[in-house]
Amino acid sequence: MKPSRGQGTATMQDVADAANVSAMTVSNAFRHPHRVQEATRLKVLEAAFELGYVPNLAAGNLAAGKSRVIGAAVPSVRNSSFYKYVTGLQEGCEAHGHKLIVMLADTMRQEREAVETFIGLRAAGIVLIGNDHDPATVDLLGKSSIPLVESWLLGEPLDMAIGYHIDEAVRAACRHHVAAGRRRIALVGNDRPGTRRFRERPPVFRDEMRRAGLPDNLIVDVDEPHGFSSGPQALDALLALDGEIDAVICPTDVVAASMVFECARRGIDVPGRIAIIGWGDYEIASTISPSLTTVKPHPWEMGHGAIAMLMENGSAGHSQRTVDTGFELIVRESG
Amino acid sequence: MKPSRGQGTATMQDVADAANVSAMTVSNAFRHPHRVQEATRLKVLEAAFELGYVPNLAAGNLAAGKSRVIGAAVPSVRNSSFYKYVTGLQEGCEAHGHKLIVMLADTMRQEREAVETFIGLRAAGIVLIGNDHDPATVDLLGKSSIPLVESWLLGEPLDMAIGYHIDEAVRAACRHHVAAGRRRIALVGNDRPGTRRFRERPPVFRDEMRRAGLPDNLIVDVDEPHGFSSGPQALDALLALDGEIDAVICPTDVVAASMVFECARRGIDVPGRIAIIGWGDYEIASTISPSLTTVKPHPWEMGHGAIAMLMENGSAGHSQRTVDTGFELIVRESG
DNA sequence: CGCGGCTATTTTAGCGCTAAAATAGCTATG
DNA sequence: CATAGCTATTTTAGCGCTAAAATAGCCGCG
Repeated sequence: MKPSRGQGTATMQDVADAANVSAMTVSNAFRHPHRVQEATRLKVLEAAFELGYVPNLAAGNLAAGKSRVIGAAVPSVRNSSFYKYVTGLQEGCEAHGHKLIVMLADTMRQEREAVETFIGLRAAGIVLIGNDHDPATVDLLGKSSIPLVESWLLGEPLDMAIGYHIDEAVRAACRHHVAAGRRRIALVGNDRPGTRRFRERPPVFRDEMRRAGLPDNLIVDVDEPHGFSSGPQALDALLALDGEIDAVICPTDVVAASMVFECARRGIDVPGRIAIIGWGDYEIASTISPSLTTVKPHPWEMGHGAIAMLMENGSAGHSQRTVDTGFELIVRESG
Repeated sequence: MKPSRGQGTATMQDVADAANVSAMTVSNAFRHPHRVQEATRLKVLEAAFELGYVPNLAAGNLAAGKSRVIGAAVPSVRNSSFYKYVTGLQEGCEAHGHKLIVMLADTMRQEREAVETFIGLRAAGIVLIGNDHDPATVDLLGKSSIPLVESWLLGEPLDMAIGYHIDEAVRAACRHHVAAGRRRIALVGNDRPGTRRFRERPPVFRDEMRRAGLPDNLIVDVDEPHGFSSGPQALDALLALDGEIDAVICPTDVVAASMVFECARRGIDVPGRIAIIGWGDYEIASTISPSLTTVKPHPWEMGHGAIAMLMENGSAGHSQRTVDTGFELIVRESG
């Protein structure tokens, strides 16, 4: 921190001199311990520690033409589902001796910049969310040879993909409401650009409603699928659309939970008058009263699996190009 | 992605050849546009685009001896407060033409590895949470000359710090309860190793209670300050300790909110019988009923300010070493 | 005791870029 | 029209590391 006029950090050659070996032996002591004798290795490690030596990854990556870094570009990590996903990525990386670096990408421009940075760092792998990217991003990715996993959404992957079929989950939620005798079922959506995983839902919902012979037009949008103000907002819009609505499918548990709160405030019985299904199985889902029926994806498995796919990509030829981690409909009190 | 047998990505020399200039001109066209003529710059950019050229950051960082990357090691980003903080970091970086890379550091080992990676990448700056680090981390940081900002907590910074005084906030919360006539005030804590920002609170709480002539022993711990199961757990422990408790200060709004839910379930009137203060002003605080009285730090300002401090560090000599972003006690319905 | 077959270590030769120095090409000026 | 004083571009010389090739040192065996 402070020295600032330090003549620069210790280099590998400094360590080599201190330990009376060549630079290459220092390199080997770190990267390929089995190549050096135990005694030599210890001597090197001691000298390195003494000098506060930290390998210059830029130099190493340049010389080796590769790195042990996996880059992930993720949008707003603000719910426990994403947290588990990132944890899965992190643990996957640790298990393979790699480092995970995360860059925030709420917009397509940010995603493109993140991808540029990962390619620039010659990352060993790249993980993105969804399959809706800036054409420039796709172009960059196509020209690089870094393995890529797109996650959460299955579709037509650029390279590999891991996630679940949202349309199946939407159908499962619809059928659950129908089976419970609900007739006026509504969907709360969100169609900000770039949020493909929400935009897939309405068409599937409409199709499923038509098949059941029920109204397919009970759809409203909220601005912010992760904000607690969206539940009340959606409820207002829904009741304005049709006062007799008796079931709702929300885009996230946050929307569902805040809708449950709002119902309690207005004296609307849940699930008596309105049944509510959330999405994500966030922690709040099982804690509030009534607890939330929700669609549970498997975020940790997605994260962990994404890294496994990246790691296997090079090695064996028989690696999976697409992995379905499935989902569960967790039935609780709200619907 | 797939080629994988591509003879490698385009290099700066390839672009130079395609544009009929020297490699250095390509470099300048990217890094110092004003040094090359507009016509040349366009020619270079076109060639670069054509070839899908992405600068090798490893090579650039090595040659320049520095990078435009800021590294931040953050624990579990799972609440809206941290989200705003990281957004502040991100926007600060963008404003200064730098990239933010985030590494997850829930444990001290992970923090040390993150710091090693940042130093290894020759980051332009490092941001950490709190001031409680592994000695090895402190050692590494001390031997490097990368500017460092520790955030959230003010104390004795290794280099620079930005945050607020938690002890002042604890006193403000205590006094608020006392002023409202509460006599049996409790504190919910958490003492996992590495969570310094929770462990500072009990001593201050005790001191403040003694000054007010009130019991200073009403303290319980929860395992998980960010989980919705902690509120019920803390309430149980608290009532077992003293059935007459009439006020609580929680470590986070998540604990406070789940305690409010649990009180509703048990028919305990909030704030009638028990007043509850949360911490963080997460989104849920203003949405539930009764809404939460809470301590609000300024996470976005912390993040943004942290980057500003890093950027000013080198330039002017008169940079601030410590910045207090303060806090607010937001009074709502719960206490 | 000389030589193949080891293993541990060193030497060699860059990786792709950029700071700094050198050069080329131009204009204004006496 | 030679020269100082520009600006735009190129040349030179590494940054700190690692893959691959070369070497040194040692063993056992005929």
